[in-house]
Amino acid sequence: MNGITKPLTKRGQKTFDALVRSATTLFHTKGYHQTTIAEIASDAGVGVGTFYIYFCDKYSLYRFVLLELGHVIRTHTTKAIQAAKTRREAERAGMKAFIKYIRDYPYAYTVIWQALQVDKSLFVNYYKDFSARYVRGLREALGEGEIVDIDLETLSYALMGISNFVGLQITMFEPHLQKDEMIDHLVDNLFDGIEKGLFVKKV
Amino acid sequence: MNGITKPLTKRGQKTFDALVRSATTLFHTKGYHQTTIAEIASDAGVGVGTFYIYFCDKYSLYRFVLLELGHVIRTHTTKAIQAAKTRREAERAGMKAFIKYIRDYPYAYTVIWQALQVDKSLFVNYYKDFSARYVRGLREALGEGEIVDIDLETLSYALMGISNFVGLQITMFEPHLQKDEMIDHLVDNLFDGIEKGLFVKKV
DNA sequence: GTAGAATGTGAATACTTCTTCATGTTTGCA
DNA sequence: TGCAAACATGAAGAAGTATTCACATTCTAC
Repeated sequence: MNGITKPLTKRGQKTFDALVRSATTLFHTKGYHQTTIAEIASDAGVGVGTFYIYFCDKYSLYRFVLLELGHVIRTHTTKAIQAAKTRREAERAGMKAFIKYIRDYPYAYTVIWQALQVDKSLFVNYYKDFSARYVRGLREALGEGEIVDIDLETLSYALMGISNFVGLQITMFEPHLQKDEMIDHLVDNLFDGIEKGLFVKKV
Repeated sequence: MNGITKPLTKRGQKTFDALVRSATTLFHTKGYHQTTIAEIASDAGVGVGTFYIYFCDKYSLYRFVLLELGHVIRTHTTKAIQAAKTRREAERAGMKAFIKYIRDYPYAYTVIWQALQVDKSLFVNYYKDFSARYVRGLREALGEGEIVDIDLETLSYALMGISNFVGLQITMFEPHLQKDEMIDHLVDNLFDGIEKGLFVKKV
């Protein structure tokens, strides 16, 4: 199924994992289309023929990498907001966790946004799924009277947008901001501003 | 220089423009790496050799398309906030203008984010430049006492993130939201929430 | 109108990549 | 231990792409 044949032995699993790991790195450094199957195989230390034992083509492997990455990011951030007592705390904790994750695994952006070039529907599904889960959390908060009453779907995209672009700033544009304490400080500073209403009331 | 030889006659300019237009469309629909030079030339109605009269390779053409697009978007949004009397109004107007622009020219996302695959430094420069200009406007607003005192660089990325992801929602994920009035409504609704502080104060 | 510059052509060459498959090796298990 | 299934190989054929270049056409200035 899916163009993927899962390995049945430990030896096969090791090879499979090596192919996935090599592909992720190469998709990040060289990009999907510039990465050849021969390179992925070579980097993983196997012959090209071995690639075709597990994946029917490069697309299937990319799809696997993307879906797995989405799952890992969701798990990571969900765990990070577990302890939060209010939505206010949860948003801060989630954003900090997300930014720290992509700092540690910088291939996240390139791999995910490459979906736009590989297969637009993959990209659309990735974010629609993220948004849908986000909205569920926001709806609960709304039910508890914790957030103002606005369109939650748009709010979910707005918050994802902040995370992604501030994450871009910290991990890709201004790498000197990558320390844990700096990330915490920038996110807190930003949320302090947002929670004050951002704009100063003028008479 | 830049790998580009500008045409010297009107006839040449027409051919040059046709190549740029065809490339933009093809980069959007098929992606940079899947688009061949033969396709660009054919779509523009010229021979492959003609391509090499103006561009030394596909990269130079992409670079030209990206820089031009950035310029057009900046001009478009700058013009849209001209009439705003407060920063609050300017942010709303700018976001509405940006989203309507990418709705009308949906190749913007795919072309810009492709920079990540084509040449990361192009991507970095694109957004750093956007941010730097944004910060200038925000600094003025801060001087006028119009916004709360937080890190302006991070704020600029946060606001760009909101524009980009809400733009994604409206133009790519939920196309039924593309009407002018709907865009205005969603942006106003979101800003109403942000200006209230987003989170309801709990006792 | 004419010279010379600018523009336009596409077949041919050189290069790269995908995918298959005949054959060999390793693993799991009765 | 033996054997069937799983796993591994990489050369070779098929398919596709970038770039060149000798030659043709069009434009512009005088």
